[in-house]
Amino acid sequence: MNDESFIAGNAKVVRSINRAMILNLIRTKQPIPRTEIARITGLNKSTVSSIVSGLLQENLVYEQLTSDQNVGRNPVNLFLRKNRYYAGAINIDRELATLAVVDVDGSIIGTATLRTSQGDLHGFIRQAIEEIKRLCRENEIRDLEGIGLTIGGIVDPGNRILSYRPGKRWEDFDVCEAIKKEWPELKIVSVGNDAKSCALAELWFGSSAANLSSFVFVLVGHAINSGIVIDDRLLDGGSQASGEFGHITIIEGGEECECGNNGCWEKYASDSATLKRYRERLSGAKNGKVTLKAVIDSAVHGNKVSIATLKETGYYLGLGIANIIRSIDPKAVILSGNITLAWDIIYPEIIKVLKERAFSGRERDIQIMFSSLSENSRLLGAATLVIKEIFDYYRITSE
Amino acid sequence: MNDESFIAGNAKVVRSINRAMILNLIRTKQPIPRTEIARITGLNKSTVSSIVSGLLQENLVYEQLTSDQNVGRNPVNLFLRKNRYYAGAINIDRELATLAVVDVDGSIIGTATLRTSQGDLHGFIRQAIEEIKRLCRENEIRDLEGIGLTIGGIVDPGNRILSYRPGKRWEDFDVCEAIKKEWPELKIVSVGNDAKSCALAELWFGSSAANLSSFVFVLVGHAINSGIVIDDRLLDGGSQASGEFGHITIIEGGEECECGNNGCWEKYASDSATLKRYRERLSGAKNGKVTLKAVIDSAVHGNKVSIATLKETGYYLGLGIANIIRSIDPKAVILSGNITLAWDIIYPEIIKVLKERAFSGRERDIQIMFSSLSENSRLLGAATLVIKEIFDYYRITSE
DNA sequence: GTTAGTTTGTTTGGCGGAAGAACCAAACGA
DNA sequence: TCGTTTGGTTCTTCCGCCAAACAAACTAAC
Repeated sequence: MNDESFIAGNAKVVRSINRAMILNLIRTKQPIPRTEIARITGLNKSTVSSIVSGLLQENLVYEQLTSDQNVGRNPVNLFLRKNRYYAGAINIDRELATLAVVDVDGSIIGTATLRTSQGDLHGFIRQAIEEIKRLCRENEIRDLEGIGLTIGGIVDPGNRILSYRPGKRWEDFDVCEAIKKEWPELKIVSVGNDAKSCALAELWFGSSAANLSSFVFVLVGHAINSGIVIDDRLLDGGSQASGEFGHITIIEGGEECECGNNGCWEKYASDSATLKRYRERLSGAKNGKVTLKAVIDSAVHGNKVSIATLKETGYYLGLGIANIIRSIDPKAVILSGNITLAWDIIYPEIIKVLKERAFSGRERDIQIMFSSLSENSRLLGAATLVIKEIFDYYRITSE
Repeated sequence: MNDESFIAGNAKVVRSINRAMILNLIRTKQPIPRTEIARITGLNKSTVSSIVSGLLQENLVYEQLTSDQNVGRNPVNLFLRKNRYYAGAINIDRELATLAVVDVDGSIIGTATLRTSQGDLHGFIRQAIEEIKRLCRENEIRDLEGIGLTIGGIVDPGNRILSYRPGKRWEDFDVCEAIKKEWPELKIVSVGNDAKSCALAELWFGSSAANLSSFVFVLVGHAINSGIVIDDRLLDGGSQASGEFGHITIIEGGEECECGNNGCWEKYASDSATLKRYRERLSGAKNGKVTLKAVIDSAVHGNKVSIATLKETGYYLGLGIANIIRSIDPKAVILSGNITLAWDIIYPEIIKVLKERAFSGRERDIQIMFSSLSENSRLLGAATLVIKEIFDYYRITSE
């Protein structure tokens, strides 16, 4: 066992555990009175009072009297203080970067976009920071606690981008350093994998995940990436490469993939794969640029080719999700990406596959759903990298 | 987030965390002096002394003076007390059950076997308990702390066997109750999945796992089961069905499997699959009962058919291990079962597949190895279910 | 052998923080 | 208006960790 990573307990650690637990309860369950916190946590009322008074002093939390219709003194509800701490968010996608400023409760204050494809990276970062500063000015935000950046590559715990297929130049570039150089006052700068960060965002801000402690978040786009959450914690993997379900072989000897292998899931179920299959079905017809949204739109209006294509995507999605269920056995698989706009078409196909392959009398225990964060999941993912640092986090586990 | 499962911190919890941490250090690193414990844990010397004196009083630990050649007072080394707490172990396999009595340090005191196939289950349990009691008498052990039973099915946290394909009658049978009825004085009775328990045993007693905190343990036998360990904790899964890699599809539309699906990993890489392929290669020749050990034996002596068959098994093992690496990204994949006797034949094949499919410049980070517990892994797995309860276990995690 | 220096382990006092009990506060209702 | 109920605070006690001083046991150097 890796004893060196253990944390010895002492009074201060205990305090920070309990503080984090209470802060987290207020965040997720607000409005919430002190007695309710005591009831849930098992902490003594007096302890809760003491910790909450600290949070009030730090201005992280505020009180509001409300009247319930019950007998007895009315509870003083506690809320998370908004408009106080903000996080900047940058998501790098193949061609477009999205930027945002986000409050600690996950509400997005403002967004902007930027092309990533051309120009040098230092210049790009400078522009991105400029845009974020502009968003701050526009919304009368004096300063940010930090900036989180997400990208569809493997990122190590030291914020270094280890691999990023669509743009190799990112791999030897110290983003963290570059951001800090442009904005030295920032307290937190954090870089993460986009799908993993989305999973974090779903954990922190997703309505569906409110009752889930273990789920797999699948981000379908040009590629398929995913983030695994187990017992409220993100699974990083020994080489920070967990959740590479997109490169699990689903068709032996199938289509070639950039990863060097054949038949990878993402060659069949990603947006690009769907569009490729759509174009193949239309072969002979016009072969212009089609977007996934357009295909889904025409499917909704009854276009048979579109419907057939999307059903096929549902089938392939099902194959990969079956693998996820077999290996991780999560309480839920949460899908995100434009493909979820075609939910009514793909969902029945996914379930059909899972009934054959993965569910064995456990249908009720495993939910397949789409992310409640919809198109914001990537941005919130980046923001969560910063927000989770603001609410510093200890926990006790027993086994 | 699932707040109800959180544990609030207080002085007593702190004590039990630190006690467990120290006990665990003594267990894994013995002999170890107090100062070393203080250094590793970060606890104050006085705290370590206080906790250790408790452990000495409980007789869980003993001291021994040794002289090192260094300057200064010689350290007093601490050791785990043996011959004091014992666990009974029962592993149910398809035809044969193995029984054992095991000391808390994982040393096996005595073993026995019993046929599982015929007779009613109550009678079987009675016999098994009788055998274990006999082992105790023979080794002058007055009583056991508990009994752990493992089986190749899905077991819920309440010790109920939810599914067990080879013998459906186990599924509605309350093993726990039956054991307690036969031996009411037992403090601990625990039932677990065999592969998951093996993973636990590897974590607790495996020499290879000494430096690993995240690995996947793959138990190859009639079927293929596995246990996932992440950050020193076993991954149970939302429905206690994690690690079902054996039923991941590796050949689309391949061989039919009892699980209702086609092309499952275990239909290609399990011992039965290997033997089936061996028999097919020999078609026309004598078709008697062959054991895997015999095939491996003949391969070692140069039999070409055997070698080819085993190489093929290595290839199929590689396919499944690639999936494991893609999904979990563990620090190691640890194989166990008779097939590991052919390590020199299968290992190069496995690595060949992984180089093509799973490693992408990360060869050095992921170890593929066989279990150091060899044929005892199943028995130690069952024993570990009890032993881990003896060393009750709290830990703090930060994130 | 004597003394200085070093390392291990214990003792003592202080302090942070949780628990518990008693107490205060505010609402309702009859 | 006064008991009842529920929410929150105050005060005391107790637990367990820490720091520092101290004791013990050993090496090395003179």
